[in-house]
Amino acid sequence: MSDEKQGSRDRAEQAFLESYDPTEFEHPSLAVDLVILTVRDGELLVALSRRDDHPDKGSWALPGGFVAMHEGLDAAAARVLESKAGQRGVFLEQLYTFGEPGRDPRTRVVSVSYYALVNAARLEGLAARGVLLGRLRVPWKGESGGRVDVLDDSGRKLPTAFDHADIIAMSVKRIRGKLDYAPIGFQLLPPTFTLRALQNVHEAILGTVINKDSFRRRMLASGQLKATGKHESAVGHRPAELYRFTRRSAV
Amino acid sequence: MSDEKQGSRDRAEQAFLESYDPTEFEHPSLAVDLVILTVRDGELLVALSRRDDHPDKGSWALPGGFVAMHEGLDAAAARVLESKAGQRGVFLEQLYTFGEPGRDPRTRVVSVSYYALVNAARLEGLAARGVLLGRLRVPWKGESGGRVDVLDDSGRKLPTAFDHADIIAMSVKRIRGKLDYAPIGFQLLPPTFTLRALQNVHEAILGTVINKDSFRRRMLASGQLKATGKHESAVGHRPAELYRFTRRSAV
DNA sequence: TTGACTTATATGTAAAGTGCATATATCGTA
DNA sequence: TACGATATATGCACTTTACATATAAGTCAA
Repeated sequence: MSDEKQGSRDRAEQAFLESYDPTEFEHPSLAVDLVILTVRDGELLVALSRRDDHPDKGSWALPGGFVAMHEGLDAAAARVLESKAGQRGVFLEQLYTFGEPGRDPRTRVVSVSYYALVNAARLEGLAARGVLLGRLRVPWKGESGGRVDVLDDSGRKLPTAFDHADIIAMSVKRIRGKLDYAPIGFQLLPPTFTLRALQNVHEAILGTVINKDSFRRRMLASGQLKATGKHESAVGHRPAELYRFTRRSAV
Repeated sequence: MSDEKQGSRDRAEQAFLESYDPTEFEHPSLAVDLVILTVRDGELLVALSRRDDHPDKGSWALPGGFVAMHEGLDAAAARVLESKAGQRGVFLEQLYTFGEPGRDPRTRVVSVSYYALVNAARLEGLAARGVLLGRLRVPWKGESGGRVDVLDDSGRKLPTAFDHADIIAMSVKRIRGKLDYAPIGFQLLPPTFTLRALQNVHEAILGTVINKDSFRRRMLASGQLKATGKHESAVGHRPAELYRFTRRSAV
């Protein structure tokens, strides 16, 4: 197609759209979808629900819900987080908005995705709600991006609904990028934790092995950790000191 | 309010929302807003249009438009970018979605914001379209975030419409964060450029002075620059070599 | 024509950060 | 009580970065 033709079609479309009264016509539906992430045994896990209805019946979907007419986006995400996963007051941040026509075959749905970071201990009772924690397999390094697979406990690949695999992949890309400069590793740990546990979280997120010494030095120098003076116990080796996250940044 | 009461109200609300049929009720309107950024004379500039109608009549607003029912979000952003600023094929990326109720006093509008990076030379004719390039004053360092002001040529503060100042502020925060690892500085320059020009772009974005030598070394070592062998001319001093951006990343 | 001026480019050095190796400490357990 | 395991501390080579200095190459004006 020539630029000429393309341009004239665009202009006609533009004329229509500029005169378009948004209150007059049908709008896309607006939803929120949540990527609830946690780390357990050195693995990154994501909360998924099995779809009972068509389309994608039997596939695994992110917890989500529609945004009410007078409800803010953050509020909708927090509501879904509590109703579907029983979590309140945890780290929850907007990720990206997915809105390609056809991503939901029923109707046009634009989904504002959020990601939440939750300590694994808080997600114990999730199975009772019909929510599974899928194990993430991320076949790419760093923040290059790409597909991710979700595995069940036996290592079988789980089918994911709609474009939810893309949403999960983007959440991994995002937290990998943020890990260096934002205090997000702490969100996945209990209030006090050892440096080794923090390193395990970082390694699970980055999918790499981190040099232990430089990780320790870097964390202690960041000013984000406060030693509690207490130590872990009953671990079969020298117990490590427990640290607490402190919001105070480096001076 | 006690957690008890809060919980029961939430449950009632949840029951409603879970049975809510999205095709049955009114939806929020869906729009895209564009933060078109450029750098000129060491200053970060943003494209704004004066509002001719209420609300916020006389204030300066980001170029934007509504998303059509069968139009993708990226496509809507590209359409607005071409129709309002005459730009095609430039860097354009989704930024964040703003959807607080009340951000537009007329009706509920959820806006998916995008930011574009354009070489200043391409925005020459913008004034003829009624678009002004406002000078950004960013009073915070790094990626801490905060308010930004938009100034006219005389340094007077321009009033901005709706929550558009927040959208602009977030775009600054975003490109500051991306500048270190993503090749976005090149988007703001002509095809060939000197290292000094590239440094000026980085300094305008970051709002700081960068050490010249380490900047040069870092850029040349990044593998993203290819020397052209040509030099600038008529500059009143030793002419610098012109470089070209190459997509090849470091091995 | 020449020398002052300005910025580009190259080189050296000290400080800080990182990866790696080694030594010692402290628990549980056989 | 010895051993295995991991925590913690220290030293060192290597890399990166900031800063300083020296030289190169153009314009401009006397």
